[in-house]
Amino acid sequence: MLTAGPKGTNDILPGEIEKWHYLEEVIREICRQYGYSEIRTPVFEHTELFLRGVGDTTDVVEKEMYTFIDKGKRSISLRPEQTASVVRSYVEHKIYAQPQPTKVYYLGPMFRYANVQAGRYRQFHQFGVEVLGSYDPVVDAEVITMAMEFYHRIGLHGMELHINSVGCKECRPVHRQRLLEFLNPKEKKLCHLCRSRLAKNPMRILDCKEEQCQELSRGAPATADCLCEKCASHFAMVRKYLDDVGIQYNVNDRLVRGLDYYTNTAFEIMVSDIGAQSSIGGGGRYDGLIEEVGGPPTPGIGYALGLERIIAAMERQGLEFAKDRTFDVFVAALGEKAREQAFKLVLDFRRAGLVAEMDLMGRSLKAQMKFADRFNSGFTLILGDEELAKGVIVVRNMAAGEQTEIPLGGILDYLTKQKRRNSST
RNA sequence: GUGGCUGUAGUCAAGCGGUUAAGACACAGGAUUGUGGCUCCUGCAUGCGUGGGUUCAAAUCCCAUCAGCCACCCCA
Repeated sequence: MLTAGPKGTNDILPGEIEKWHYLEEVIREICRQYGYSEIRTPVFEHTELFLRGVGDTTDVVEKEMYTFIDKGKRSISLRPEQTASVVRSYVEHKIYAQPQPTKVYYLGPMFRYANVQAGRYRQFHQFGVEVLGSYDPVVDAEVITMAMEFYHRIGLHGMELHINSVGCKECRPVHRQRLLEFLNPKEKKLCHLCRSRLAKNPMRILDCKEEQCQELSRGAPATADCLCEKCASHFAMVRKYLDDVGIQYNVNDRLVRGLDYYTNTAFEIMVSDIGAQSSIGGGGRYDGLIEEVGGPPTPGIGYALGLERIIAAMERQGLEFAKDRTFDVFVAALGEKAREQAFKLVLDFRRAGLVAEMDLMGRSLKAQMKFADRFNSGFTLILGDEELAKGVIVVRNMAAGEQTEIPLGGILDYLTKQKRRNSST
């Protein structure tokens, strides 16, 4: 249909875009302070990157990718997330040869072919950060802290931070083995999905929402109990750092992130009031990913949040983030001569840094006044034949309902002074 | 991929087989000559998501399709 965008996409219109600008400002500011530089990567990549980088058994890759064959017969996919792209770029440009760690952030659209519901779209936007090149648990703590700090800055409340450690490639198989020993005897009672998970990725069973499966997996060996010494102390340090700065968290040994590449620290932030999709961000460490994509063995950790969900949560919590459109000055002109003068005046005002507007609809004076009022114009200037003849202009202070005449030549000076006075009080 | 609900102007909607498709808000114009916010008046869907079908007659019934909302799976 010609007059409807594709399913799961959204136009961000005037009135709405201001919210995005606000969030983007907060994001850029916090990233500057934390020492993250922006990275921009293409919105599409070779499909293979996501197969390797996200994992070919994940839902995201298995059933949600926008994949197509381009005219050069290459398989291309729109990015379902950006970590894989960042890692690819890191390897491609040999950024590991520079002083480490590499700290980058990104902000942009992602694409997943999933059915639409509250807080889920086919094109959605993520802000994310990645730190590449350091194993140090202080980095894990920094990333988590930064995420929480961001939520606080925009005024969000009621977040829950869940953290877990899923171990490294040494201790993961140990956990897997213990888990299989625990679950295999119960196989017949698991839901059919979990039965297939048993072979592919038994850890996911812990994450199953089926009551029956939850019941069955109660008492299952937790990842935290199977961690090797190194991973255990890493996780302990991450928690210690978080404790030190007073960040509250839940150690949730059922938290298993959906993407295959996570190792050690995994975390997720939820907020209850945006419908069934309560996750407003998540991330974790991925110490094997860079190697997987063809780089040198390099650790990494990242985090991403969904802007649509952030906005939904903010709206639900009644938070303010957008100022309404207002004019410093509106020029109401009557007659062609006055309009020509108004056109010049508005240019002068704008050059002086004022938000200035004039009538663009050929409206009556009354209607122009009404329009100026609608947009909370600070001053409305009235210019007609009488004023032109006298070389003056009427300046009306809209809030006070008072007006005076000012010589035309002095009007810019008058307005800039008024503006300065207002902003200093 | 699966299931439920919905689809009438910019927005919220009434209408539930039969003359010109309520109402409210918004928007636009006006209430004596050049002045906003309140009030009052006027205007604003040849059209009821789209395409078929049933019928003398459909926004109203049926089918398909598209979209929205919600939920499952999964995730942001």
